[in-house]
Amino acid sequence: MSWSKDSGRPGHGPRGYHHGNLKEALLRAALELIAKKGPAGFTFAEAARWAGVSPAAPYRHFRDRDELLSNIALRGFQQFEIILAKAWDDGRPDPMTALDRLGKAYLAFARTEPAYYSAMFEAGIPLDTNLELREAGDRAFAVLRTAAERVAVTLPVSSRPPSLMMALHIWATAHGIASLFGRGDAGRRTLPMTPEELLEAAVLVYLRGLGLPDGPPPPKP
Amino acid sequence: MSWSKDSGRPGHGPRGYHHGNLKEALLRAALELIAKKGPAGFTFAEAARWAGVSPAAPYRHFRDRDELLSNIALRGFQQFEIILAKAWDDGRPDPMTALDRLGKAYLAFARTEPAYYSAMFEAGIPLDTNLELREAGDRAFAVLRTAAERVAVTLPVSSRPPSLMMALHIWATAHGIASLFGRGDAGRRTLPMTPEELLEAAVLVYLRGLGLPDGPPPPKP
DNA sequence: GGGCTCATGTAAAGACTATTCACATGAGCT
DNA sequence: AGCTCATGTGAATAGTCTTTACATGAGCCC
Repeated sequence: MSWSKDSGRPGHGPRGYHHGNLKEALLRAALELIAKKGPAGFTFAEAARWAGVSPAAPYRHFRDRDELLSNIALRGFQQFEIILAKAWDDGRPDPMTALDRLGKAYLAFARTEPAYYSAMFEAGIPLDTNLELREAGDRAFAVLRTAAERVAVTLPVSSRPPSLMMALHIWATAHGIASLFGRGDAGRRTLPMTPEELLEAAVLVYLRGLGLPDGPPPPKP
Repeated sequence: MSWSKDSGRPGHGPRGYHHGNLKEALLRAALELIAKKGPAGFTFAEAARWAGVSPAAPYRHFRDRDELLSNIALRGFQQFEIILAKAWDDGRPDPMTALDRLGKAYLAFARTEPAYYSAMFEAGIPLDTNLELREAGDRAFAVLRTAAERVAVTLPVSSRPPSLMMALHIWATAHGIASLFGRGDAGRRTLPMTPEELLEAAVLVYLRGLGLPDGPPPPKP
């Protein structure tokens, strides 16, 4: 018998006794399942089935179901940091424009990667038992923190709050909007406006409260 | 044999063949289990065991596990409405003071009733298949909406936004703070301040952004 | 090439949960 | 007293989680 592993490119399907890339396959399977049925409606066995292996195989790569979830959350935070940093783009062309982009990127991530987002924030993974995860989360938050600092220096000293607090306020608002209204399909509530508009308005009002000279950079038509 | 149901007051434990109040007992059991292990770590069978009945008994009262969760979320929204309305107290003695109380009540509910809160917002119950649940949620939100309206009329007309938007902003911020930092024990992130302080500061800055004449009612020392 | 070793996968088994169905019980009404 | 029906039981099916002993073959060393 000689169907060792050369039966065409193993583009997607498993081949032979050894899968070759089971860990990745399981993570991808879990992502699809979570996106479809929420973090609770994903089973270890189903991921194994999807990858074409026995129900026991995943235990060679993850101690248990929770460790797989942690892995997903970890990757989620890493990707989150990347897309947030890209959106912030070091504050170009100006901090306000970049901050607006940042907020939109936040909501876009929650919408287009609901599986990552819920693993990161709604799966109830204990942060204190997983240093790596906490650090990845902190790095993602650091992007927001940096943005807040850069925006803060454009504000009048008199009413300027600690930038950490600004960052927390913006984070909480973005997260609140994302989790209450962010994911279109499911049984979520509907709004008289898009989540993006809601967040942008909130941030503008908030910054005005901190003394931001009125009006966003005039829209170029 | 004659231990029908008279063995003392059935204060807490089940008695005889018929439990007498199984539905309530199951709901209470579920609340404790959810509070302890999150909405996912609650099983129908364990609730039945806690109530001292067979695993099949709960099906006489709830179609399935999800219907029990929906029931909990429904009661959660009802209690939520009550405590929010009580905190708002029709805007006495003045809307700003009452709004501050409202925010604190919001966070207090999330902290002291984590089981209700997570059933309401994190259990992924589809709102569109459960009209009663949606309406209960809407009624709770209506308290916030009313508060926003009352605060809005104290603001200068020029910068006054739709009160619905104000209510949504405040709701999102409160929810964001509650779900990111609100539940003390577990593996949540820690803060350089209390969630209450964080929310109060956010709302004050936000309202100043809407033209609120500076300074909260002077603190009486 | 031949053979060894170890990571990776399988099969089978025990324990638990969800859910259903036929049957038992007894509370409340007549 | 006798009926009836809501409420609870037991047993059975199906699916999941997890462990354990065993199988396979990829990579390496000679």
